Amino acid sequence: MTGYSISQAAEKTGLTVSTLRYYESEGLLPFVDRTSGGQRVFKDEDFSWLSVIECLKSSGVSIREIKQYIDWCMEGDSTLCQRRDLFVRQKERVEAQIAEYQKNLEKINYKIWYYEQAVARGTEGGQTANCAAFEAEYARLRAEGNV
Amino acid sequence: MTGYSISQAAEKTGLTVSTLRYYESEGLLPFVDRTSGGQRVFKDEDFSWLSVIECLKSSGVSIREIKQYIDWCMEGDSTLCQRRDLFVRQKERVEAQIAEYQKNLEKINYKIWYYEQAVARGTEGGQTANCAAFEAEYARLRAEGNV
DNA sequence: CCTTGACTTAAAGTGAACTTTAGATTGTAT
DNA sequence: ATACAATCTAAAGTTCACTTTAAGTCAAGG
Repeated sequence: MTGYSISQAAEKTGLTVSTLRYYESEGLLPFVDRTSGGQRVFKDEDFSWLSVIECLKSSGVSIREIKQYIDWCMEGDSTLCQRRDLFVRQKERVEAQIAEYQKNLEKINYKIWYYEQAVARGTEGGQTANCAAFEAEYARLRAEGNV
Repeated sequence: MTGYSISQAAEKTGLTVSTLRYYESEGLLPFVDRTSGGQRVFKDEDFSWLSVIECLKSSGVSIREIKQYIDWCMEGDSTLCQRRDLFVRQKERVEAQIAEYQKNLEKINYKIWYYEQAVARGTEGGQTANCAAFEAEYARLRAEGNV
């Protein structure tokens, strides 16, 4: 049950001191205590809140939506469904994101292959001219497991 | 070899007219032609450029970096290595992003499970109090394939 | 020729997520 | 007690990726 200053909290979370203050100003950290003099004191349990915030943030949830979630948490048991639904929706969003990234990865792999050919030949020489044919060749090679 | 007006190009790409103009102003579309009167004319091949731009953008590359890539393309064969390296780096970044998203997904799945329990019981009742023990139970259930 | 709708540029505005600044206060070490 | 680092708040500034506005130009139909 130790207390942490804002700079210690920053170090523990990898956020900056001003980011923590900003999050608090946006209502994301209503649970953080203060000393009699007004300085923030972070408790051990606060870091699990920060970990959830970090998870949501790094999976693309806006500050506003995270605040909504925190507000629901503070409201108590009447918001359990909303909170569950939030995570269900977020699961879908993250899965869609992963799918999109995986599609991008395929295009990127094609480009790497394309540029490796070109670097080996020292020139793009006409490759760009009939890109469709080139992509078809790449697809064929992939299908055959040659790349 | 048809020509497309900016609004037709917008429709084909799903971007807005002003986004296309913005991209051009940032140097992303140096290949787009103009009529004698100064209006943009998009060619069929321009859309494969736009498709690469879209791929890079949606995998998190900044406009500035995309411009760098386009500049390299315009420079010719002397930049083949840089372009290959860009895609190799980008592959790593996207793979890291996917890995992070997958980790987030695990946390989100835990939260869904957590809130389903709570909704069923109608209360969080002490769940938050000993979160560690609860997470351990979740881990055990997962290991046993029960969730 | 003239109207009308789509196009043009340059510049200002927007929203998100911080970051920086300025000036005041707090806590601690000597 | 005093110095000094760390903290505080409020407000302004920054960056990114657009979007909107204003004022003007182009192109096709009647």
